[in-house]
Amino acid sequence: MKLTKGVEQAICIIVLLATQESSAPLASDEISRRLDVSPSYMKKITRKLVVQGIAMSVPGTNGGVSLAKPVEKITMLDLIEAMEGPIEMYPDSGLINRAFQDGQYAERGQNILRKVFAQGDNLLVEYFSKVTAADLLKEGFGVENLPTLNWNRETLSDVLNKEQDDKK
Amino acid sequence: MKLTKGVEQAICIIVLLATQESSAPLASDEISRRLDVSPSYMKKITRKLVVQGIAMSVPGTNGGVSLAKPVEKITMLDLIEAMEGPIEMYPDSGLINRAFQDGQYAERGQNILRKVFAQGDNLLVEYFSKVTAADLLKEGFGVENLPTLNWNRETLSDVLNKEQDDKK
DNA sequence: TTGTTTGTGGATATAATTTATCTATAATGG
DNA sequence: CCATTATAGATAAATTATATCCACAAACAA
Repeated sequence: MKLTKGVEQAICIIVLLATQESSAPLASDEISRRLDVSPSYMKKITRKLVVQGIAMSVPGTNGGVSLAKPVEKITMLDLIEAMEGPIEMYPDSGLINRAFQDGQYAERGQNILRKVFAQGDNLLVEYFSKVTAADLLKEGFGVENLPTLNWNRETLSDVLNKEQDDKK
Repeated sequence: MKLTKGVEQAICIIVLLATQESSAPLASDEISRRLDVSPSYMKKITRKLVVQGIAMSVPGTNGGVSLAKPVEKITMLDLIEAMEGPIEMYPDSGLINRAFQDGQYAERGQNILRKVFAQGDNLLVEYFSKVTAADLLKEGFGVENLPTLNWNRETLSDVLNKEQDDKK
């Protein structure tokens, strides 16, 4: 019942892309350095986000990955499904039919279980579809408008500290 | 996000024990034949149910496994936790702290995510703690009082067909 | 056009977890 | 004391998740 590490990685990527200067796509190789995985693996991951419609990518010089829609419209459900496919808890291996070879009652039990677990799935789908990346980022940074920077050059601390200095 | 096959196996075991003649514990070797796994493996599984307090076991001749409490008090949550431990979706690998080495914001983000996923956990815990084995069995057999039999000798169909014959 | 940068897709390796088995031992009852 | 059954530790097999490499395609710049 654990989500895969891929979901955690996807979340990190979204944070990077959401705070990336809007004009500049972020190269996946840069992300791979930050999350400490190989460039080729990071491309696999970002690809999943692209396929899901969360991110978009452009090849070529100064290309890279950027968000395909505003953070308000990116939900935790999107991220989970991008990495793992649809939420389906029931491990439907057909065991019940094999164990109770009596067709009628076995089939019936199978359906009851499918229904029970599908309801569990729905609880998660409804919940996670209401948690947006915007919610998390806003709560995390404690500000309405996200700081942006170019992750190729700067660190987040630089930007945030600079903002504090400006206020003084 | 799938439950393990073990949960499915546990469900089958509960069905067997719930319909087992109350006087007679069911030998795990008998269960293993039905679910088509080795006797030693089945003992591992039934042991988990015993540890969780769902089942009880007695060694020796005519020993075996039986339910430790009425089916009304056995919940799907009990079964899931018996097989998989507590429901915890968040794959907390510490990636966020590593990726955003800036302590303050990383720690904060980590906590936000823990909270978000813990709420998801709670939805499942609440839901599955309300689904009892009694509910499922009742719906599955369509009767209030479960048929009981000795699984060492009979099959479920035998008993159910016999009941229908009796009515005629 | 040619070379560089970046994403795509297939094959494959590594690691972690789940599933499963075997063996030795302990407990109970006949 | 013997047969039956559960318990517990070691280990094997299968599956899935994580990760890497490599050949290639798309964009762009010189």
